[in-house]
Amino acid sequence: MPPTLVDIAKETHTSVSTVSRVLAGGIIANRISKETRERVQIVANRIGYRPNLVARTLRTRRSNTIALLVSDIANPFYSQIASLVEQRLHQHGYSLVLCNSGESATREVEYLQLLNQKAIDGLVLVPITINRDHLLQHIPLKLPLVILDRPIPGIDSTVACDQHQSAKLLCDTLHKSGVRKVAMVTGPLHVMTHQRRAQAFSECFEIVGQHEGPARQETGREAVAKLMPLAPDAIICTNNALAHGLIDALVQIDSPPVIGVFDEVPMMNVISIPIVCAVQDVNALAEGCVAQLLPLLSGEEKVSHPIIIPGHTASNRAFEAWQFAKGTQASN
Amino acid sequence: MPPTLVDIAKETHTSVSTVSRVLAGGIIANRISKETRERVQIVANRIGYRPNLVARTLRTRRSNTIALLVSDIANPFYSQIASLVEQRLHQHGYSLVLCNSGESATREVEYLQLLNQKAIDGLVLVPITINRDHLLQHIPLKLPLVILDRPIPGIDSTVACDQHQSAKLLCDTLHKSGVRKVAMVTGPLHVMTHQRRAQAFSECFEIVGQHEGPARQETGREAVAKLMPLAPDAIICTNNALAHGLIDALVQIDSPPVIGVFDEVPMMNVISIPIVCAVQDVNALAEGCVAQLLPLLSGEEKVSHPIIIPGHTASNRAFEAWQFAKGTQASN
DNA sequence: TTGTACGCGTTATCAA
DNA sequence: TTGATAACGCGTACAA
Repeated sequence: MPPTLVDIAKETHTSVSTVSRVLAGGIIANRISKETRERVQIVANRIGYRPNLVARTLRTRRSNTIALLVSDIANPFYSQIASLVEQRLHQHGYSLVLCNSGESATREVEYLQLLNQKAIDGLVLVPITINRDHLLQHIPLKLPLVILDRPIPGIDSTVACDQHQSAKLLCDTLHKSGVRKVAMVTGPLHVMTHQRRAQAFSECFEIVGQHEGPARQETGREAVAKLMPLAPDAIICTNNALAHGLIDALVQIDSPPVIGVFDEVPMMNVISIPIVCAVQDVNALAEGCVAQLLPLLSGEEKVSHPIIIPGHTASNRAFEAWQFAKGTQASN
Repeated sequence: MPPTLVDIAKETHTSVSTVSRVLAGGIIANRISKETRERVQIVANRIGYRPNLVARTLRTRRSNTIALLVSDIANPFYSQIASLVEQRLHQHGYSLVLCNSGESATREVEYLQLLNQKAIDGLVLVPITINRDHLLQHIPLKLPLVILDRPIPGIDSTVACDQHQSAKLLCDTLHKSGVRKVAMVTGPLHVMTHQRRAQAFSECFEIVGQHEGPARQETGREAVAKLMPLAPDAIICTNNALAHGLIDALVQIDSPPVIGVFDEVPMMNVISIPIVCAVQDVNALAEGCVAQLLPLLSGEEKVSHPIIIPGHTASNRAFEAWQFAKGTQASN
């Protein structure tokens, strides 16, 4: 059994409260005589005392733990954010419990309820629900909450990318390069980000074909058979996993279309297919999360405004080559 | 304030012990008269009672929480495992706390100590330490522990890939293709996996050049300037992040060498550089973890044997094309 | 400056 | 079949 306050109290011939106060440190510890303070400290160090955080949590209702509830931690977009958020929170003495909803509303609710029961101090949430009231129904009203990536009307503590701006930027780049006939691969359209992105695409282009499915690589692969016969100039994907599958399957095709995609495509410069990405600044998103969260945890009631991070585009060498080829072709 | 056992006891004119027994369910609940049992159940449901898991943990010393302590959660290799492990554990009623050591021994120890204090039930660990005793010094001896990816002598509950076999396989493939002059990019050699892989490589090839650094993309990028002047037939990397950076930078080079790499390279089929991977079965690793962990959590003292998962190689189209070109060249 | 005593919500022991 | 009561380890109001 690990040592407790009682053990130290006995050893130092003091009471648990004295020991507790000494180990609390700071202003409260200074109210204890220097002599006993040192005596307690020494014994505590000697026997290697570590406070039982469960007991402390039960008493104080603070667990120094934050939950991160995302839709898919295997997605590099979220795992990068998880990594960054974890690092920053750790610096501030918080632990991180990882929750995967997998786009399932049931599991989302399961996890939200667990948060109460575990006295979790705060939540960074990539919501499935788009309904504020339904969400608040399952969590304590005062719970420090940061919505990530998928804004919910009526919740201000939000960090997300500017979907519309990014999508427009992406379309602009494509349009300027002469792209007209566009097909689209989307994740589930009941998910906000996919819906927004798809909509923005539709406003810019006449969509000649569309494929919807779970935001996984498989869906992207399926899309090839369905969309390529339409001979589109470009195929646009609403996230990286879809693009991953799509690109992977396109190797079979002779002259592949241009790929437009949300999120980064790793090593795209060495990929032979023309790609344009709408890049989201993962670092800014993660920093935004903790920037929103920490004040809430400190109990500052300050009304926070949504942090909306603009995206930018990036294209690969194959895209530039393709553009150049187009240009020379046109001038012929 | 959420409702407690006391609330239900008052409402049903029973005692907390009775309520506790009813809600415990199973064999223990059957010892309560069917009448009061139902009365309690109904009230509990009506007021939406949820047990306070912190109090329960303080009393029972079980938190139904597992810690996953990895070196870099942003690495797809680990985030995939994290995702799979989380899903399986969730099915069994466990939560997952995510810990990132970032290859820092200090943080590793910090986290290990935290585990005691939080009454964590079990640990899946990608260790920095290679010393069993040093490790066991910081965690309770009876803690269910599964070592992942980096075996430690003397610890049997281990899940890892067969580094040596995989490395040999990789080298074989390269050697058969005519590769002789090999350069190497490695992660920190004090990390077991990198060391093992590097050593296996050295046994198969005469290494003409070597670059060591943190297992990040940057290191791979740096390596290009240093190793390319040696004109190697192939450059081998000890993990995916290194290869990522390396490949990314190699686009600048005219006729790039073959890349040999541990871990999968996403979309390698559409990459124009010849690549051979030693692929590790992430799914098997994750399943292995829970398969080792669950019995330990149930208190079964059964001595478990290490699970060593064989790797296999995969190469991309560019590699096959390169092989073919070599062949025709030779026959000329 | 220090100690006593209570409560956080639950499970477990003992008695009835 | 039930209930009163004691822990679990900590923080804190109140007293001294």
